[in-house]
Amino acid sequence: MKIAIVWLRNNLRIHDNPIFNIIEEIGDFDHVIPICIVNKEKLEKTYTHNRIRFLYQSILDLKTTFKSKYNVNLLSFSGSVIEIFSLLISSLKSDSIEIYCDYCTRPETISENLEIKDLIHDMNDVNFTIVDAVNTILNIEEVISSDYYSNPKSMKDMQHIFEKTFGKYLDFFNVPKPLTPVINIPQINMSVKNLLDEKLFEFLMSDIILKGEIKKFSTTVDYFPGGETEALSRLRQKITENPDYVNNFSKPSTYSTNENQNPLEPSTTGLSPYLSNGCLSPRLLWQECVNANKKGEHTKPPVSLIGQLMFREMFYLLSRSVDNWDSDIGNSNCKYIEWDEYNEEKITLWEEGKTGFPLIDAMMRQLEVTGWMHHLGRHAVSCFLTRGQLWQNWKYGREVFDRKLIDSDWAVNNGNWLWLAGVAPFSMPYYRIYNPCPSAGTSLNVETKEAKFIRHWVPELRNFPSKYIFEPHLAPEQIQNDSGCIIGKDYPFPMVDRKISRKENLAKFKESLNRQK
DNA sequence: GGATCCGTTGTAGCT
DNA sequence: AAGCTACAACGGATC
Repeated sequence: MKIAIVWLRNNLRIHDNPIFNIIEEIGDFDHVIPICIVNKEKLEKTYTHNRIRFLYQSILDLKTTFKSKYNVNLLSFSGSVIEIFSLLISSLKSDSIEIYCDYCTRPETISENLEIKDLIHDMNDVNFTIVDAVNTILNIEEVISSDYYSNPKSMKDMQHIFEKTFGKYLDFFNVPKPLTPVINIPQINMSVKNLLDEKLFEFLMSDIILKGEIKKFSTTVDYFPGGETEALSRLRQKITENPDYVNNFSKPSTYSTNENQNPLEPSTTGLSPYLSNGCLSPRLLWQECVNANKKGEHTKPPVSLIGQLMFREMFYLLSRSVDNWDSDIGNSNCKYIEWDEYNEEKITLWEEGKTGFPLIDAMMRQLEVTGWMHHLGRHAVSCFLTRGQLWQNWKYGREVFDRKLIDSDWAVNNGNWLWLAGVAPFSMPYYRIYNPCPSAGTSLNVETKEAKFIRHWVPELRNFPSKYIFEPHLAPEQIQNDSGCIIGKDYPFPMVDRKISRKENLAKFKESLNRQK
């Protein structure tokens, strides 16, 4: 009997999943077993409830879809990857096993790949194939080893790479279309119990409690529910049915709230967690954007949605071609800056949203409760933590984001922190510092109109007049009294003098740069 | 080879 | 409301 194991790692979906098309093309498998592996203990130690909740919801949704669409059982395991594969291979009653999984640039997954290769090294009847371009549009390995590749630093560089890969840029690149879904996934009519031995079957029990597990990690605010079903429905609502929205999309003028200033729905697509967990194919999203673009005038990279997808590809390329991508040491994309020593008090105030800067605090509290934050909010809080106000190393902020964000993505998260801290060779002049207390008319002005976003996430300031909402400590005593919020008692004073720290940090950044010359 | 331009999204104050 | 200017001024690419 010939068996294929499809290990779904960062591709928790059925649509446009090339692995199943490869299997269909080969055509002689008797039985295909899709599996997910989580390390529950490690997961719960490393990540916050929202990330875990999103992942579990996505796995459960996929399980349901496999069953209803293909009558196939998705098996989910808890344990280390090597432990699960050892058990699976030794337990399966099969003459030939082909293991497939999706390519990923994250070092952890690369070492997992090596462990598996090592494990099956002496087994003649087991093969392991890593399929590239499952969760990216570009084939990362192919592009970075091509002769035209050098580390991209701008959208222009990315346009060049896309042009070399897909042909000339006219209005949009000729990127591959999403694949047609497979008709059938072969499974022999036998229970898992017959296929695998008793010992392994015990492992599957985690499957059964999965549903209960989700409840444990869900809060009253499930900002984005996990899963492919939700991803496709959001794609349809936000993109496919809204060509005008796509064609007018311009990243710098998007906000944390939608047009009704609903604090729980951004004006952006909200598709990021579905991309990062592989619930949504980037090729499908690209295609839907191009379809809208074909209908008329439209924004272009870097500000367009296509541009956003291209930045994602850029970070994936860099995460593979730049050594120590996630480190401030030995990373050619990270300038050396003499940050202060780790300051627990400062970082805790920042993380918990108690800085005394309402905009920063609102963003950080939204992150804590929902596991998501608008991209420009990420700009504001990361600038605040690093070169703007607190002068802390970007990697501490990166860690907080990684732990909490439901759309956390190793390549993208590190790329954005490098960018925003001003240490990467991207266009980010260090003297462009975000004001944590923006007045109307600046890039973050939106959170400002009526300031509903801030009032929602910093309820202490619910009744504060808009005039003082960004710097409530400047409000006269009478106003603080009337608003039922005394600064220093009900809401903190600002943890730093923003003007002084801005000026000092600007000088320190320049000094660090000069010292390297 | 020095000047100039430009880079995904700055801010404040003025008209 | 939108556009201008000053602020302070990086660094690589291009002219």
